[in-house]
Amino acid sequence: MPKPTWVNLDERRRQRVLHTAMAEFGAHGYSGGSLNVIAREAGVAKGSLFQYFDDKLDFFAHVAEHTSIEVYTAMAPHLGPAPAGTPFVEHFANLVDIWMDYMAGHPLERGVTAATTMELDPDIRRAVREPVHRLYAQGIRPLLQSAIDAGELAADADVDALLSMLVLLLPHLALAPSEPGLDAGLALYRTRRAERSRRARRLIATIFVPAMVPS
Amino acid sequence: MPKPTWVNLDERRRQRVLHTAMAEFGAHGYSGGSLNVIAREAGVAKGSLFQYFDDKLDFFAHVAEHTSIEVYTAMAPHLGPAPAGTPFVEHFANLVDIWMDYMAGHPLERGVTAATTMELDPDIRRAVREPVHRLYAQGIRPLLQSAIDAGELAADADVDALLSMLVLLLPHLALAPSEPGLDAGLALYRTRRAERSRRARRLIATIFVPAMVPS
DNA sequence: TTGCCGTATGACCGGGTGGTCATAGGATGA
DNA sequence: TCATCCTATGACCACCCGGTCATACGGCAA
Repeated sequence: MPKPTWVNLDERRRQRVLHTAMAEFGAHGYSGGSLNVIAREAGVAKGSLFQYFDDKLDFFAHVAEHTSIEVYTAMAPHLGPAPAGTPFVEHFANLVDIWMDYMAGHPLERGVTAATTMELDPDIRRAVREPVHRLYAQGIRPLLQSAIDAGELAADADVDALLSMLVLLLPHLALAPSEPGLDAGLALYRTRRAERSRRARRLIATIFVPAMVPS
Repeated sequence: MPKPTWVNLDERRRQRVLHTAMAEFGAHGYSGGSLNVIAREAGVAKGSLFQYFDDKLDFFAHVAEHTSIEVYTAMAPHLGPAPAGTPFVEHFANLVDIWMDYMAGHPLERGVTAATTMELDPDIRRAVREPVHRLYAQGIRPLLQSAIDAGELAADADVDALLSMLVLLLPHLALAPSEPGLDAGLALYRTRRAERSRRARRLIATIFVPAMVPS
């Protein structure tokens, strides 16, 4: 947790440090991100960083949490149930479109999301990803539930299993158009909006639309 | 690519270096892994490592490739089509069981797989993961195709989309029982064999078994 | 014996790391 | 005016990094 000094800090200075840290940690991850670089680029003495946070991990955790809340806040307005007349899969795919658009337009948030998603160290990964997973679940579960209520998903659909798969899959999907090597063959990287939307829909369809021949 | 010196090297020495490197890179990833540590633990001068490989990346790439081939070789005997009488989903789930078992019993291979799967740097990620993705596709695509031929998957199933989702999902699934914070809520970590098998089956079912109510 | 070649070695290089701390500046209240 | 508190600062610490290179060793051919 940030120290009180951080909270009392002049807004402009805090934003400058925060944005610089997002860029640095986003580009090089936790262990690769350099406090020296952040201090220099933000125009702040390195010692100051330690007036704001206990240590590097405390700093990174705050940056990660701030970022995930920011992303969630941007997505929240679109997380309502499908409007009447819009099929669930269509609604869901639109949501993924919005998410991909957001990540394409917000490199700072995208970088930090990638850095937390790909963190290797188990302790740091858990510390940083579990809150994010909770946010994802909080946003997506009601969607699935409303689809069941509307009779579009099977009443006995395994919501927990669906959810955990989506939580694994969606961040990669959202990042893939802007970050190379994440799409595992679906060639999402650097495709234009219409094309990536079409390809993402194919992937989403495989999740929800029956692939099996009924036995 | 390794230098000739590496190829001509005494087998025992090469194995010692290789195993130590797998442990180190597996535990700390590419940028976090230390050549000093590898040299010390393998009982070899640091300079020797540079007689074998051009630089750190060359070394890491070789370790990653060696590992992925080893894993693939272990899985290959089980990659045939489902035996007559065994439903496709059952066959596929058994395969995932075998994979999870393998990872549980091979910490070195598991670590390197995790390190390559979670690599943040785009250049290194691409260099190291694309060959792996090709191996995965090579193993899984015929399986899907044979399920279509057998009439168990829909004839117009989107094999490419299914494949790219599985390539994203399966490594996480295989690692999750042994590496914390990868299962995104499905609580696979440190569950015993029977339990993790049951939970993985739920997730696999969501992919292949119809979740949608036919319209 | 000599010379050669492939290999092993580890001291050494420049540079970067997270973190500390003595110092100083500025605002506030008495 | 003075004392007190909070905060900003950057030189400094011990340590680690990837990579180099002069040197030495050992086997083999002439």
